[in-house]
Amino acid sequence: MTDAVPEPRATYVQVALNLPLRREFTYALPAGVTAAPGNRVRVNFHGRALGGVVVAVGGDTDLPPAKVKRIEGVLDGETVLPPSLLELSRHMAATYGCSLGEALDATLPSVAKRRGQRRIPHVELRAPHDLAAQAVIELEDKHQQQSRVLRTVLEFGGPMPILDLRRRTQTSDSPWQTLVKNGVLRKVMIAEQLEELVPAIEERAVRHELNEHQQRAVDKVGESIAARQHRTFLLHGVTGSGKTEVYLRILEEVRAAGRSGIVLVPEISLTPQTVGRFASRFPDVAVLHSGLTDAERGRQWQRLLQGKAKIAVGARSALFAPVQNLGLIVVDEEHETSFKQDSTPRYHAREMAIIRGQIENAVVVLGSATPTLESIGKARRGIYELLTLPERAGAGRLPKIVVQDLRAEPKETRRAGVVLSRTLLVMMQERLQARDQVLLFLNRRGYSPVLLCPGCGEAVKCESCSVSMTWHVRRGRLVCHWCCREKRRPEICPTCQHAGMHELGVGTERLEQAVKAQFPEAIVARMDADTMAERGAHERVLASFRKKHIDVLIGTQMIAKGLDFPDVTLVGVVSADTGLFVPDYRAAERTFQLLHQVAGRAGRGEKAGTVVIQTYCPDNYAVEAAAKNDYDSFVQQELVFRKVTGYPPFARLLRVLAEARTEKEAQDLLRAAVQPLQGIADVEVLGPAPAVVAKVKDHWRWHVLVKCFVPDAFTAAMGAIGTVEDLATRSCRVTLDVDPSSLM
DNA sequence: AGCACGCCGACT
DNA sequence: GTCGGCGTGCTC
Repeated sequence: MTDAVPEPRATYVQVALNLPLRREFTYALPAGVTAAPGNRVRVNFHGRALGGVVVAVGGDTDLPPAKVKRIEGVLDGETVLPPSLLELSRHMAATYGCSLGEALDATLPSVAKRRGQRRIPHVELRAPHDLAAQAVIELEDKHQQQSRVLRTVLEFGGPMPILDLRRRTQTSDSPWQTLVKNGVLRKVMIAEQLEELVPAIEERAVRHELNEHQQRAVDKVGESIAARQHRTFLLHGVTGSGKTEVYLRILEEVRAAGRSGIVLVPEISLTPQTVGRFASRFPDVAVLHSGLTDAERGRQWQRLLQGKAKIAVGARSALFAPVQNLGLIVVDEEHETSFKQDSTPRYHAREMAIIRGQIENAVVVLGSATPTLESIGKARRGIYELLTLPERAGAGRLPKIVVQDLRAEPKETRRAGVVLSRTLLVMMQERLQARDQVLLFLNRRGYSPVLLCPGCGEAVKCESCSVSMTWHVRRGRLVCHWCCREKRRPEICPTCQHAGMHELGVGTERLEQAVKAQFPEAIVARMDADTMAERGAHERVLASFRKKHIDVLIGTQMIAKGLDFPDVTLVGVVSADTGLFVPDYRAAERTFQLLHQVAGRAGRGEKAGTVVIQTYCPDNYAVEAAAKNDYDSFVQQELVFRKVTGYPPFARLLRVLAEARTEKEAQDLLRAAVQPLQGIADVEVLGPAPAVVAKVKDHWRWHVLVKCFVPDAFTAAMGAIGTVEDLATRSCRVTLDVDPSSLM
């Protein structure tokens, strides 16, 4: 029992709120209520109820007492943020120029943000299908918007989220509402579909014998773990070299020492199979991913916090798993861009993993077959320790790679637009006859990326964005890949009235058509964002490919990574050049990575594999190095280019993007935003210039690229530019992106 | 980010 | 008269 004490003076706490305001707010703790840093609290802010996080307790305030509001409630102490994660959030806010509240929001699970399962409004067909199809035609001239909406719902073929519908048709709520009123559509609330990630235990990861390189890597990392010292390792292992087995062995050591680990994998790799590999070897794995319900995420968080689970596996945000006694963080495929968040806070999980490792004395292992230039640069400077796995583990051999120079194709096939070279056609024929499987990769969806007028040379562009629209045959529409806006294909040129528009370039749809025409007896399937819209389609196609019900699989990025099919003996890269000329300093790096990944899909089993790379640039160093499987030579050349041009790893980049309804507004605002950067040592400001895609959704975009050549310059630049977002107005937005992953 | 306040143009 | 567009300022 405590003695009664006189009315104590109010205790003040500093609360961080998830708002773009880079300061914390002072609240008073009601008598008898205690709170510690890391506690979640409910507060009233400017008349609104908000959730916040206590970041400091005690101290005084200069504010007039009347202004200071009281904390409305301390949320159950169950989700207290460990101090190390609070510190990590502070680093995030400082590095990426967001508020502490925004950083904390990324760090904490959303337990307190929403209650229960989210229900999403959808519309579905109410009238019979053929009646609705008829209505599309009837509404065409009098009610164009309704016709478009109805057509889109029909094509979607099931309940369609209203948000998607509006975005795709560029309409307001009224067209679908009228259709509901007239009994054509019906509004339904559907609970958010949540993906189950029940680990596939049948995919039990056998404990492979280690080869000498693997063993050396395990030993090296093990030493650092035993020493309880932070250290970052870069594990460079060719595709199929057994990186996962190395992770598993290191995790065994970590667990044996009573410590815990976090494994980060790219978004697309987070499959039951991947999870199963870890879950089958360790009994105490928690899986964290965006598809979990709030309740489930809270439960996983709880298990980790209480030490009931010791290993967290997940995508980007799993980095913030509240594990106790952290010993190891693995970032698998560290070059993957999905580790960079593309909304505020725009953090990179790899960088934050290293910071967390430093804070908690944990070892960080970055793994990749094609490490980024940033990482290899750090390894060369001794900041990371490089470990290499130069050989494929087990049965797989490296495939034979053939570079097919498309310039050598005969004139007549070239005029028709080369899709498949004679070399590739012959090899496909051969493989299909042998009942092997073929993978064709083309990183561009739709039929043709450009619809061009042969009369005036104008391409059909999106009215809201400054990009040309892609022709989609199956949808029968032109689609803008930036804003999803669709429109009918013009019969005659909108500019010069010339008849007969020309389809320029090749996408997966056109490739599929060409393959079917060439091999009418083969079963061909296509995997891209368009064919995979339906839930479960992905797994279905891959399952039937595995069962060999499909002979040729055509696809975009989607099929470039991770697929492991023993009967794929031929991989065709239809165009190695698609990414080569994009205005990004990483164009060559991305091309090399992609070619290397795709090539890795061939010859996974007993049979030898062949890869055909079609290109107009066989002499390009990225293509050449990928063909020779020579990462080192690529890096050698790329580093020279980066050095000369002053790009990473020789500078740290900062991008400031202004978006406004007029070009001048964006320009003026940007100029004001970067003004404070003038005269900072070792900082170079490029621009202002129009962004590569100068207009998106009717907003003009201008940007500036800031190169910081030394760490101090970066700190100074961030300090000077820290408040750019404050310049934003209703019609104008400014965003700051540190280490941008896209310069478009 | 929201939300209130307040200022101007074009409708019943 | 007032409805409603959106610029400005404030939030413990």
